[in-house]
Amino acid sequence: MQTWSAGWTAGSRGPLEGDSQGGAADRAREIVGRVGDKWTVAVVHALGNGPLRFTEIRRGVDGISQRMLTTTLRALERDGLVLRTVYPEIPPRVDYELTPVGRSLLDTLWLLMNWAVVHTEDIDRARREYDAK
Amino acid sequence: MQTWSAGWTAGSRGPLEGDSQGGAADRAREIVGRVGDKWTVAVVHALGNGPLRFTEIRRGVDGISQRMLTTTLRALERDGLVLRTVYPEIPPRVDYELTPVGRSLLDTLWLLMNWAVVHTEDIDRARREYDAK
DNA sequence: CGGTATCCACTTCGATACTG
DNA sequence: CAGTATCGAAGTGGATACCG
Repeated sequence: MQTWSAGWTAGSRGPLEGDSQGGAADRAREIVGRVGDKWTVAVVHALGNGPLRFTEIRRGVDGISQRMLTTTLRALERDGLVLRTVYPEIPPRVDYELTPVGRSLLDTLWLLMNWAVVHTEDIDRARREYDAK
Repeated sequence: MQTWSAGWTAGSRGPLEGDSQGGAADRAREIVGRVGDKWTVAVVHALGNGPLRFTEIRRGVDGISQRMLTTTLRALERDGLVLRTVYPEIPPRVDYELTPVGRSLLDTLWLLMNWAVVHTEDIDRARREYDAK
């Protein structure tokens, strides 16, 4: 045994320069975390073809519960990414559609989805190899 | 009161065609959810400038706990996005670096980060307006 | 239809302590 | 330094019931 009380005061040049000091990158990461969440991605993607009603989204996004759909849509509405329109009819009708900013997000998300599709095999293989230990 | 027992068998053309049937889109969404998570984005981003040691990443990614850094790195390693290299020295030294696939992810994530930076103001304003009710 | 409200199982994550 | 182990607080999300 030994305690390595000496030897690690040296080294460690500072990488990441210009990152941790400015709050901008942190904010960006927060937003990415918000918007990169599973249900958000699915819902934004579902709205890509035009306005949809609540139930239509629910049918399109497989496995989402009513509560999570409501929560996700509220968050998107709050961030100005989705526009909610209520038609005071009987029966009630509510349409959801992407705002221009929401559509710009979809463009970017689509790139990420595409990355995922392209690399699905790589990832699956890597997982199998890793798990084989 | 009234129950609207009639009136909603009609309507609802099926949008989302080609989505919910193929499991590919679901898989892609799963991966996006995995990889779009807050800490993952931050760590991958931190590794963008080259290999880093555990502690260096921790310093660079503000607010991450030791446990979450370990967990995040293991998941990235398992998915083949990060390469972990152990140098059997005293004191111990472990380097983490992006694999080629990991770097391709970073390229895409960078676009998303950039989107977030560009639209931070829009989102903040939308939130303020929404909350003012 | 399009929600809201409630309960609760399960997961996530930070703090803390300990190891090679 | 680079972790692992454990615990408890907090958050997440599904199931269910009910309303305009």
